[in-house]
Amino acid sequence: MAEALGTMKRTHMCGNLNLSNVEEEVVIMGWVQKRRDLGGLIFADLRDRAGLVQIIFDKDISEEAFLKAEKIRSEYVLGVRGVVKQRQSINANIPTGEIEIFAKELKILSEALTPPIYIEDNDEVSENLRLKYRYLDLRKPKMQKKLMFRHKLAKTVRDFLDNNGFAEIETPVLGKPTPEGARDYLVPSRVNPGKFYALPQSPQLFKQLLMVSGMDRYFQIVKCFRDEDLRADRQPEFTQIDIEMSFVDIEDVLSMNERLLQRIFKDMMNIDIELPLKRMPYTEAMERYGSDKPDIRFGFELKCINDIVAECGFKVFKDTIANGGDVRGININGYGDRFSRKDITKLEDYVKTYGAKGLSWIKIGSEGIQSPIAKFFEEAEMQKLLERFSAKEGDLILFVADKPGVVFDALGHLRVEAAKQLELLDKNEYKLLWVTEFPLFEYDEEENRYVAKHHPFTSPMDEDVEILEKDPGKVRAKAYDIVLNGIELGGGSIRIHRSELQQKMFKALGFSEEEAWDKFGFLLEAFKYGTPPHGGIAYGLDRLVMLLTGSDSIREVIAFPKTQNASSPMTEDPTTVEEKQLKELHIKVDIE
RNA sequence: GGCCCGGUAGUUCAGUUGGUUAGAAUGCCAGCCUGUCACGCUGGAGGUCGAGGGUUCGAGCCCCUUCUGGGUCGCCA
Repeated sequence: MAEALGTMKRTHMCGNLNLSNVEEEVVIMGWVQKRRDLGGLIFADLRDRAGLVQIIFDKDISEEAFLKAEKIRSEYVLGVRGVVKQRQSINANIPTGEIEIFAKELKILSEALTPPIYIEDNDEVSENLRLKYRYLDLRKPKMQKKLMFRHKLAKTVRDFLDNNGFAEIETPVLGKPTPEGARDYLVPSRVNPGKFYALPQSPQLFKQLLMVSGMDRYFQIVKCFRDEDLRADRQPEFTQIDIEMSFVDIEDVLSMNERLLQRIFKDMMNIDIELPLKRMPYTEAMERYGSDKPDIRFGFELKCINDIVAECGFKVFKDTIANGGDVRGININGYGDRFSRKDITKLEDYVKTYGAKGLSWIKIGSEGIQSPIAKFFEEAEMQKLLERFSAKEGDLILFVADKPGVVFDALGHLRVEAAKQLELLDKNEYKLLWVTEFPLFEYDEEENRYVAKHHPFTSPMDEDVEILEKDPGKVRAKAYDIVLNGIELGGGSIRIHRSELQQKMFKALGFSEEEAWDKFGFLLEAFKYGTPPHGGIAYGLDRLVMLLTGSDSIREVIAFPKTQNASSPMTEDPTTVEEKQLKELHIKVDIE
């Protein structure tokens, strides 16, 4: 039977005890990690958030405690009063290994069923079980460390922003459905039958309204929601560090934010980041890395060879270029002998997942060129190709020919895949990069019109405003992403604060005045009453914590994450609801 | 919505060409044990082989359907 706490008061955390506490009488509380019953002597490891400590139960010290100790099992919750003693035999594997507690009094505060998962860091239990018993999973030291890390990171961010004049302000969770972008989670309103709120995909519009309000510098560590398919780094509810500033242009936002990043890396990782961070325009990122979030920890950069192969004898290349496509390649320089023909076939399958039709290659071995396509090239062409890639013995050049988007996508992912296979990616190396000058629009083939790449309030670059109507595809935005090791940590932009420009923007997007007003009326109305130039950024907190803790998935750094079908094995949400509740909301469920 | 991989004691896994009573480790239970720390020794219990259907004399294994977990493409302004 579990006992009451009574007058027992905890004096120390288990994991904090050390030689300086020797001969002190202490009271500790925690969970039983392990009991070792030697018959006349019982050892138990007691665990709390701070760590483990060994307790020893000896009949000669307290027979009562000893008899109770015979009953304890894994994960029982104990209160122990005892004396700290230096150990006879030191356990070098745990921080408290030089001491132990001789128990004078034992209270079994709670009994426990045998846990369905091991409460150990190096467990290999299925993730589904871990999520079903998440409260047990979170007892693992590594999980507790991650949650503590997350807490400290959030605190670091709050402290930094507070010191720089930012105020944390809450924005509504129940809001207006957004017409563009990700799918919304909808919430029915009982008092407004047939009407719905949406959970925010981000507090974007509200933070802009706060700038109109004159709050000057805002931030919020805030939950956001998107009803899209999940991934290792995507959850339906996730946390953003949302920031907005008034009277700023690009440079002001970037420099403030890189100081924030510098602080985070210093405080959390003890890593000194040199400022300013590297910056790269979007087009350069695409040309060199085939990605708007390049991993710059390694090379294998893309090179275009359209000029060399436009008239070559290899029909695939020639025709692709004739039809407006590109031929580009990457040189896996120095690692050619690490890829067999079979490995290259696997790489070909890999690029096919990104829409590429095939993968051509040239290997430079000790006996010269080895390549299924070499026969189609004249010697001069081959020479130029090798020069373009600075090819030397031991290299492997991989080519993709296709529509430009497909080529970038396929090669951009391929260079990362190759680096992964070659184990060139060092988790402890952190390469931050600003990608800037994103295109303002992107052409939507399905809707047959331009859509905002970022959002419709993103400002064009000053020098591109004049081509907004003539050549929207060429307009660059005052938009920027912060990229860490090939992962987008955050992104933002300078917003449009002049209504004439905003009108032009809507026109370019194909919105009529009425449509724009219907969708964003409250914001447009607000902008009429005095709007400061403003801009900001939003970071994915979960991704940042994932990267800095070396976790493989965002789920590892969220206390209670969802599984791939957006459900929880523990609470079993989402669920159906009672008919009565639906009726109240005037909702009929229509499932085939 | 598509593709790929997985689901067998509480847990992690093995299971040959379709063939006897489905195994191992660990955990759990009981007994013994005063310096263990992956304690040790002895013994024991523990299985709807994810579910349903089919093929077969016979299915953990083959086929179909379905549920479920993971990865990924689409999607994610």
